[in-house]
Amino acid sequence: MPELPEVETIRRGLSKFILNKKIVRVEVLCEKSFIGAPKTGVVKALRRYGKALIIDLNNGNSMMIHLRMTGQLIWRGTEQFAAGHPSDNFVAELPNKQTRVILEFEDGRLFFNDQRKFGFIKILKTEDVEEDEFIKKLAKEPWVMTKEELYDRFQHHKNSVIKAVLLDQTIICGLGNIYADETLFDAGIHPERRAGSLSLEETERILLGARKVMDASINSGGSTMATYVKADGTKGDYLEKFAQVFRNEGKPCPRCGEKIVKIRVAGRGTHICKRCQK
DNA sequence: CTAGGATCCTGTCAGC
DNA sequence: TGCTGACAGGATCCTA
Repeated sequence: MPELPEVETIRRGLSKFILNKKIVRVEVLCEKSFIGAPKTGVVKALRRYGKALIIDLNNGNSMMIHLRMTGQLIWRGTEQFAAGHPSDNFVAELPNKQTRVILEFEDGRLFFNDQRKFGFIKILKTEDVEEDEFIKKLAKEPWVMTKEELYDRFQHHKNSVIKAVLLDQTIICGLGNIYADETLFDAGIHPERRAGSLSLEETERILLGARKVMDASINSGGSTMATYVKADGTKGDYLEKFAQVFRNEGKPCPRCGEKIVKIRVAGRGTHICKRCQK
């Protein structure tokens, strides 16, 4: 998915269009993608816990939206906005075969598209959001975690490879496959290092790197319609500009010029500079 | 308890 | 062209 920066981008972008607006109808096109009984109501807040987006309504109900691997939220009104997993759906005629849920407002429609159906929208009582099993388990985000806390957590999972640890939302919250690779490159740490082998100083480099790469993404608008479709009409998401190593195998390392290689770590495609990451 | 692999699902791409 | 297997911006479940 859509990692923390994309969800934050969605939260900020969507607020402009749906805050204080009324959902008048909910259309569920894929049962698997919607958990609970659909609710209408006025949107009073958009919140985020890690990669989960929460939409609070004025009637005590909330919707938790998790985009997982391929989820997207696409607003179509007098203005348009789209973010999440980048694809032509951002600019396609909707609904289409990947549309799973439609939230209809008085002045527009919000499409939840999701190719692989791993994502979902779940109805919760607003007061129960923080008690949800997924939300409850989430660890702190990098901005509010100290290096000592992270070091302790690394020691607790000392035999796991560091990349797997960074992807575990119950250890540190927000990173996914892109930002884990970018963070480890920034910190100069090899993804197959065992978490227990990292010094406090290396842990700090990882913590600062995670903040840096996610801040940069949020500030550049993450993966949105605006960054997906360029001024000349060609396509390609913001990763081209932003990523130092992710999906850059074969290209020279921006730091030392060594060829970036793609390996497999923790079951995920992983991009590294073998010279810079020890 | 931890660690690692399979699994959910649809679509695309490389290789034959 | 058609088939096959690998892989994908996530998280959970199962096993050792």
